Amino acid sequence: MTKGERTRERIVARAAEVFNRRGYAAASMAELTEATEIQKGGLYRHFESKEQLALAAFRHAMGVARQARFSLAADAAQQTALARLLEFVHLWVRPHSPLVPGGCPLLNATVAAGDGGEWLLDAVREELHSWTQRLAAVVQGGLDRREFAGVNPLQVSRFLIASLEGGLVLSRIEKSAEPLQGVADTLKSWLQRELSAPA
Amino acid sequence: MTKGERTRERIVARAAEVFNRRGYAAASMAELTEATEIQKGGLYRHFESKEQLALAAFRHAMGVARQARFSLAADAAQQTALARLLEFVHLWVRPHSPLVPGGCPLLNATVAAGDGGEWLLDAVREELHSWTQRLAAVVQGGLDRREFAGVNPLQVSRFLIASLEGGLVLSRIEKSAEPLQGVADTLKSWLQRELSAPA
DNA sequence: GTCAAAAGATACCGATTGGTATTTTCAAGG
DNA sequence: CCTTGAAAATACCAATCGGTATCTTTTGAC
Repeated sequence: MTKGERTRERIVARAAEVFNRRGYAAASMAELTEATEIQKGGLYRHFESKEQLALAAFRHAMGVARQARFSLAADAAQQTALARLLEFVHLWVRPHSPLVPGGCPLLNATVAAGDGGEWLLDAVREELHSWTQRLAAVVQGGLDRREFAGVNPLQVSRFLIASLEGGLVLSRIEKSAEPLQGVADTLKSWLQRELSAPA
Repeated sequence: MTKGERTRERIVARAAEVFNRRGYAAASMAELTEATEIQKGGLYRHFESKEQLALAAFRHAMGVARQARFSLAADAAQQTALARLLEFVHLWVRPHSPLVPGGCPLLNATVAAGDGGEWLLDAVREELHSWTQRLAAVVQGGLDRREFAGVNPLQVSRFLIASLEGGLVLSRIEKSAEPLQGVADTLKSWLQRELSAPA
């Protein structure tokens, strides 16, 4: 791995935090040069525009989040779908999740993309699809193994992600882990009731 | 009502849309002068800073959202808590909600406040408390009237808001009403199971 | 109608923005 | 060791940023 590639990765990692904390619109080149310890000339050697850098940074931040929240699946095949979904919820709220500082990049990028940034929203959509399909596959597995019945995998996946993402919003507003924790608890008992009795 | 007060309200209403669509950090004075049809000098006569204008605009946008989502309570006293909460969910997803364009201002402002804007996050927290307490009062009313038992009003309120807010995020990403609709449907059946049988 | 104050437009400010051109430094293959 | 292209820093650009000072227009009480 050449020197340039190494510094490129360092730039992305440091920039990811800046973008995620300051916002994908508000982050300035000055902040990025400071955080990355690379002057503007150097940054523009690796990325042809601020947008491209933001995109790489977003993908990096999402990669970190993905690793933190989908790190299950080790002994996946042996667990029930319910157990795996409960673990997913658990991973989401665990306090020491090694996320990129600044909150969930999916949320941040979605709002930041709000008006102009169609390029960003497309990337967000890709990541969201990846998440929902992973969860939906777990639910579908439970259906196939007759662990439960009568549920829509896509709808369950969306409900989990929406609720947890909303819980993050509430906790960010309250500056407290409590709202997210409450949402997670409610979700867990909902899952247990929804995905237990075979219809 | 004097001329100045009238134009001030017009400024706030127009600015609310700009801030909500472009983001509370990315919105520029140039965009604001264009949208409000008031030059910079005029704007700074009514608001001492861009922050103050943003704050007034946020409160306006939240007022619109509040009116759209809490417009129930007309014959409130005669309905069960369950019916009122179901109507709340229904109002949230109704397609022609007269919201300020750009999505839920609670969400937008929360993310925009992300790093620097503590002033904004404080205002967001106030509004969130207003929402949760309204819902919690409905749940508490149901408890008092023995319509159900064994639920935590605050937790139910937070769960509703978190899930719906998350549903908005998903629908914004997908550019489709479907995810939010699915979340709302799931929430409704959850409410019916959770708030029916007296324990 | 008069006139003072309010309302608003114009012009301008230094600072900062994203981006580029140029120069210097460094790394690595021969 | 040398040399050459990559890597990075420096210097610079026009445009735009939020904000202010000043000038012009309008409003409303008398």
